[in-house]
Amino acid sequence: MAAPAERSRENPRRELLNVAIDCFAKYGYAATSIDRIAKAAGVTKGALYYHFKDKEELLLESVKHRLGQFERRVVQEVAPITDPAESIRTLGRICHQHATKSNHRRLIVTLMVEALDTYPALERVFRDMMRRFRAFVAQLIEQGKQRGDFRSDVDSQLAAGMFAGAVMGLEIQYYQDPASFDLRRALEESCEQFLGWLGRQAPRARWKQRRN
Amino acid sequence: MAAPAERSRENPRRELLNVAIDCFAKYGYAATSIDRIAKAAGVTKGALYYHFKDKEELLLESVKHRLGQFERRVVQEVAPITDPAESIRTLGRICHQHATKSNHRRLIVTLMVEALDTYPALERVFRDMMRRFRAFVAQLIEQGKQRGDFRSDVDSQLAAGMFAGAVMGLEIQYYQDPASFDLRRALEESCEQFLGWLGRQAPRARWKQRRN
DNA sequence: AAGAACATACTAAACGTTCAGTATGGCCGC
DNA sequence: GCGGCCATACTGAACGTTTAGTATGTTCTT
Repeated sequence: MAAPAERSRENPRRELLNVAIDCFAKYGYAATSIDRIAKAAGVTKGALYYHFKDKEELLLESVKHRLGQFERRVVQEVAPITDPAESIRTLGRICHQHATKSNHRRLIVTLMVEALDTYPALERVFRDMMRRFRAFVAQLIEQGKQRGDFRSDVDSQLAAGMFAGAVMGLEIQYYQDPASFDLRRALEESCEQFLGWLGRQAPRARWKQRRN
Repeated sequence: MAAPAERSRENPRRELLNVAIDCFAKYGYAATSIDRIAKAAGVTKGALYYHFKDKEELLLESVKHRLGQFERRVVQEVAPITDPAESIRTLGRICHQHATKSNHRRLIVTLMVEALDTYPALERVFRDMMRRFRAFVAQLIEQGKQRGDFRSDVDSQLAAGMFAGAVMGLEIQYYQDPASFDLRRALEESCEQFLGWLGRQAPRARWKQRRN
C-alpha cells in the first residue's frame, strides 16, 4: 500500500475533530453534513458516530476547542505587555493571524451569525464569548485611562464594542472578497484609528470654523 | 367579511415575499423551510409554489428587494448633502434604522455570511454589493479630500472598507446581544471616530515623548 | 363554466442516527 | 510463538425524519 492513507493514526478522535473544524469554519453548521466531514476525513459516517454522540457534540467541541485556543492565546500574549496601546495592537495582530493563517476567527464569526435565532446553545456560547472579549478590551482601555494615555471621557465598554465590531466586520469582508480586500492593512489602520481616537483630547466643539 | 383573515388581499405575491424576507432575515436560508414561510404567512406550500418557481427564486428576490431598497435609500438621502462628513453620518444613521426599525441590514449580513463557500450565486450578489458600497464611501472620502476636509494621505478604498467593516461588526453584536449592546451610540461614536481620523493632520511621529 | 388561487396529498432525495458485523492489534497464559 | 480473548476503530446498510418539489383536487370569482 503506497499510502494515500491518512494522517497520524494516533488519536483518531482528534483527527476527526480537526476535519470537522475545517468544514464548520468553511461551510457553517447546516451546510456541513456528517457525510461531508466523513468524506473529507477519508472515513465513513459510522466512524464519526463511534467517536461523537451526535452532530451537536461535534459542533460544540469544535467551537470550544477553537475558542479556547484563541482566548488563551490572547491572554498569554497580551498579559506581559504594559502599554495598553500596544496590547490593542497585539490583539489586532492575533486576530489577523487567526483569520488568515488559521481558521479560528472564521469558525467563530461564521457560526456566530448562523446561530442567531436558530441554535440557542451556540448562541449562548458566543454571546458569552463576546461579552468576555468586550470586557477584556474595556479593561485594557481602563488601564490606558489610568495611565493618562487615553481620554477619560470615553465609555470603555462602548469603545470595546467598537473595537470588536471593527475587527469582525473587516474579517467578514476579507472572507467574502480576499482578492480585493487587504485585511492586514485594514486591521492595522483600524487599530491606529482607534488608538488615535482614544488618545486625543476630548473632541468637543470641533468643526467650528467650517467651510460649509 | 370581518377579516381576521390576512393582510391586504391585493398582490398576495408581494405579501408572501415580505413574509419570506422576515424569515430569511431571522433564520437565514437553510434554517428557513418552505413550510415555515407558509405557516408564517397563513398559507400552505401550494400558495408559495404557485407564485414562485422554487426556494432560490424566493431567496434571490428577497435579497434583491431589500438590497435595492437599501441602496436607493442611501443614494437618495446622501445625494443632496454637500458636506462629506455629514454624508458619512447620514450613512451611519440609515444603517442604524435599517438594522433596528426594519430588517434590511439583518437580511444582508445574515445571508452574506451564510453564503460564504456555500451559495455561489448569492456570494456574487453580496460581493458585488460590498464593492459598490465601498466604492460609494470611497467617493465620499475623495470629495472630502478635495474640499480639504479630510487628510489626503489616506487610501480612500481602504478607509471605505474600514467604515463598512465597523458598521457590519457593530450590527452583528447588536443582533446577537441587543440587551447589552447599544447600537445607536456605538454607530454614532464610530462615525465620529472615523471622521476624526479622516480629519486630523497626518499623524506621523506621534507618541514621541512616551512615558513607557 | 372556466380559470385563477389556492389546499391536500404525495414523491424523491438528503440527512442524522443506529446497529450488526468486521478487521486489526495488543495481551496473556502456555 | 501461538491460539484464545478482548478492546479499538471502523464499514455498510438500514431506518425515521425532514424537506424541496410536484400532481391533483377544491373553492371562489367573474
